[in-house]
Amino acid sequence: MEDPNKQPNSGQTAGENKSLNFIEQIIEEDIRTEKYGKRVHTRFPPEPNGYLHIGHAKSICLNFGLSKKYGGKCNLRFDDTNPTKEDTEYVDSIKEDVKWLGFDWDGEYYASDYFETLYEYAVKLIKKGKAYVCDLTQEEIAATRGTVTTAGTLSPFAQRSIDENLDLFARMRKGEFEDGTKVLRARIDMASPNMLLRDPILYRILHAEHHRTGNDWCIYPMYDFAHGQCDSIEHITHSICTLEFEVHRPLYEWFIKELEIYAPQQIEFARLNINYTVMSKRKLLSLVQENVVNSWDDPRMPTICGLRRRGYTPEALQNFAEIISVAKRDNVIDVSLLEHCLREDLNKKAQRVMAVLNPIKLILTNYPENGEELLDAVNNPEDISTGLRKVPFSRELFIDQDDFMEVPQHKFFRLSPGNEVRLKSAYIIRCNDVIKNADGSIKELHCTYDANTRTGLSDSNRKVKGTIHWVSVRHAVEIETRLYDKLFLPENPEDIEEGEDFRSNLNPDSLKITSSFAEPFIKNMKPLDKVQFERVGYFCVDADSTSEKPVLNKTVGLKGSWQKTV
RNA sequence: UGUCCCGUGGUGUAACUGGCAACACGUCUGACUCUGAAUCAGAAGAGUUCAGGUUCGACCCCUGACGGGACAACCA
Repeated sequence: MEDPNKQPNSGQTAGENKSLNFIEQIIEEDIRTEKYGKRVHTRFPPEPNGYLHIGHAKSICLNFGLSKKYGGKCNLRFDDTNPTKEDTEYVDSIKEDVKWLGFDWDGEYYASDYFETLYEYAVKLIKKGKAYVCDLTQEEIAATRGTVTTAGTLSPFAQRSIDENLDLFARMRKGEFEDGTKVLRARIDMASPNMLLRDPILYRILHAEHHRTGNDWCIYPMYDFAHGQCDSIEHITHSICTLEFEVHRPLYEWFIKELEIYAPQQIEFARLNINYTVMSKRKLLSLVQENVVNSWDDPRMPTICGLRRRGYTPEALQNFAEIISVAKRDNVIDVSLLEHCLREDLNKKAQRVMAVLNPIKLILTNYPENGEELLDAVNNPEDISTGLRKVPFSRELFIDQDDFMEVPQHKFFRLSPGNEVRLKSAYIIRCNDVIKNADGSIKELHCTYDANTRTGLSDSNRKVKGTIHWVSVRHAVEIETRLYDKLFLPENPEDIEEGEDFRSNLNPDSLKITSSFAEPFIKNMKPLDKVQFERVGYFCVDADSTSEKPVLNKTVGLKGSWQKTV
């Protein structure tokens, strides 16, 4: 019997037995107490100075997911307060990536939309005697800030009168001063144990063209003076951000309090880390700039565009975000979990195709010289509604080198001399002879097929140990296969010897471009289409693909306990 | 040696807010299979960083250690 006094479902979502993550718990508590009425309004606030990566995907899924779950809203806001680093190229790519991931934002905003308001906020602080114009140089400001264990010293300019500050700040805006000669600072506490509270800079002079406001401004707010207020202006309820902004929270709250404006609740979570890769924008940028990879959307990159080109699906990424959940402790997720989510999705969706990556020729000596037939093959056994396709079969075939062993090792149940194996969707064959080249390497395999064992025929359910894939030589389509491996060798790319950096951990074999043979069906595929090369792995048609020469990116291999060389 | 945050199987996340730890990935068995995939069945693996305290009882509360992380850009 249940204790009637026990709170039902506390810590549990109604209807599900999945427990709530710590953010959901806070939100549900806020809804219960009507802290913001019953509103939930989140936002995803990227700076348009680079491409989004899978860490951002976690944040996107979190913010948009929360608003969806609680029937709220989620804005897309670009924190574009530094015109020297930002560009519309990035806002476009960010919007594309968010949409592709499967989300629609309620409002599209820019911190630059609020420049005038932010300026007024600054004036308000000056009028309250809480901000002043400081003429110290960058070096002097750094030197007087103190250290983490010792207090800083007050700027000599902190004593300026309100009127003088008002005048100077207005003239900063007018463009009367050179870059770097003056800044507006908040007057807080030079002795605060929180360095960010030691009279932080609010505005700096930057005679730079902004991607949206052009040359309207020559002073720009610092991120810290913009971010929290933007959330306030948009009436965000829960400002979700990563852990490093935890120390900034007191500053944001100070601004909100002094400005007497709406107060959102900031909640920090641990950013995503995945082993064998790097996630910092700076490092990813260096990989692109130094041509370690070919572009931001190189399929080896953990960028959203890179993953897309690699063959990832939005569903796989969303599910991944769901499974890793969110917490405050530092974490390193095993790539195998990401790949699991990918395979799980692709297994249900991918068109099956046969392709041979390391060909070895096989001749069916008892098959008619010019004989040829079209066999039925299942498009996707996980989804029979996708039906069948025709695969051409003939006397000469390619099979994969891995599927043949002249001297089979224990438990090898593919092809070997004297043994039978099934050709997927075709016949059972037996290997009779191994023909060799002068150097001893295998030239071709001579086999015989059993005509009654064709898929669907009387003897077709005869049991044989193995089934292998194949491609008819005469009908084979030559394709380019780009085989990707992890970008870094050690689990932690930052794990380096003295004097080296993460680049020394790069995997020299992260990309292998090879030529392979596929069944003709591959010609029907368009860029971004996904296929599973049976028994090999999932592949995705690359944008470089042409009808003469299809190009396939290896997305991820199939799981397998036996050793594959692909 | 400052302030703040964090510490649960190999990895990640839970544990109804005090009743001796669950789920997922991974790993290993076995079944099935015209993909050594998928699917199905099962196993191993932590006694919750450590030491005290409160309590009948602590992963959960308190204290202290230890360990990890964040913070001193006119970056975000």
